[in-house]
Amino acid sequence: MNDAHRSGCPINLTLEVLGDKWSLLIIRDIIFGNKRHFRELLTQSLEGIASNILADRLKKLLEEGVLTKSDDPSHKQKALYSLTEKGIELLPVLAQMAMWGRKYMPVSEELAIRAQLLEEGGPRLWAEFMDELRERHLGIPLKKRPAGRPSVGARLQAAYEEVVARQKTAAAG
Amino acid sequence: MNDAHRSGCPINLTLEVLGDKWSLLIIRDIIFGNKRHFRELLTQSLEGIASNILADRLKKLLEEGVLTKSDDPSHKQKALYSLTEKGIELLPVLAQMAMWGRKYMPVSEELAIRAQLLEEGGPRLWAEFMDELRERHLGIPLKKRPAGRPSVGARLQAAYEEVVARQKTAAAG
DNA sequence: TTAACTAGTTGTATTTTACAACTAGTTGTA
DNA sequence: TACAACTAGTTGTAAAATACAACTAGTTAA
Repeated sequence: MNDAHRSGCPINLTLEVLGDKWSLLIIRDIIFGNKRHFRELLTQSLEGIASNILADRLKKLLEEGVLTKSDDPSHKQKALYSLTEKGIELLPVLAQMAMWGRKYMPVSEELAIRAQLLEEGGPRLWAEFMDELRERHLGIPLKKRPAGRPSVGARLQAAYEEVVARQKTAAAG
Repeated sequence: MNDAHRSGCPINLTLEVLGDKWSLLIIRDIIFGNKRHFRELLTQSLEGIASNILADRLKKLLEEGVLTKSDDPSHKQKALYSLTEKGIELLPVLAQMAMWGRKYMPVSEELAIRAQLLEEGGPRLWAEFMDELRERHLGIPLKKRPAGRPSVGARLQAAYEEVVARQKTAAAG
């Protein structure tokens, strides 16, 4: 955490924190996969992060105030990683990157469905999702939960599983 | 350009192209600073990029189809770098990162003013700016230019210079 | 003719990343 | 109570990326 920044440009300062190939993937897994423990992040990482890199990035994200770490009451050794407001507000950045990747890179269908829903839902949906994250990570209760409608997190997850199920059917049949 | 991607996740694929500390800064200088030549990007880089890193990143961005390279008629040796549509559509990503950096990092005032205007203008302003970039980089003429109003690029630049001028006055007076 | 400008390349030291193995302690089960 | 599995990491080493300075080769304008 040296204060010797390369410049005071907002984009540069963001890149100094997040400009590598792993940090935003960790944030992604916490936000969209609800991965909260070291081992979850390590073994369920789609891209196969190394344990020393994961430990280093978690440390840096803690130092930068993007994450916090607390004890998990269920297990003396378990650490629970939570997003801060600063971390939660990375969702629009991730959404915008996901939209760009979906449009211009060779994404796989089941992993692109979340990006599609985030694009269709737009900033309104992002805000709703961020409120859910505030409840989950910061303990801030949701003011209004639209009656009879699953959460954004649940809808994204359901859409993903639906595509996977359809793919299995297509492959088998 | 190896096809061995770590995963088909849109966010991951975006990071595979742009996940380092320099690529998006080069895009930023092209978009907001209208830097089109190697030497401009090298010597006017706020953060001081090294020439071999710049050469390497330009090469990768060309390979990925984010930039194109052409001869500058004014000088046989000059290369002119232009954004593709894929590159132009990185503007929302940069805008979102700039907004996050402005909110959560120790930005300098004169470099944060553009981020502020991009935030206030929202996606409508981004779309207008992207049309200007399409004219400049792709030769696509602007359909409608609001009469008597400077371009978005000019407004961003003017706002920056205004802050710098005010800072000079304050420092001298 | 010459100085300054053009886009890079080359060599070397430092830093970062990747990969595998390992530590130290905790928990659930036989 | 012993033991296997699980917890969050650390350590050692090789490979890759980055930083820094010097340099190449050709072009342009005075």
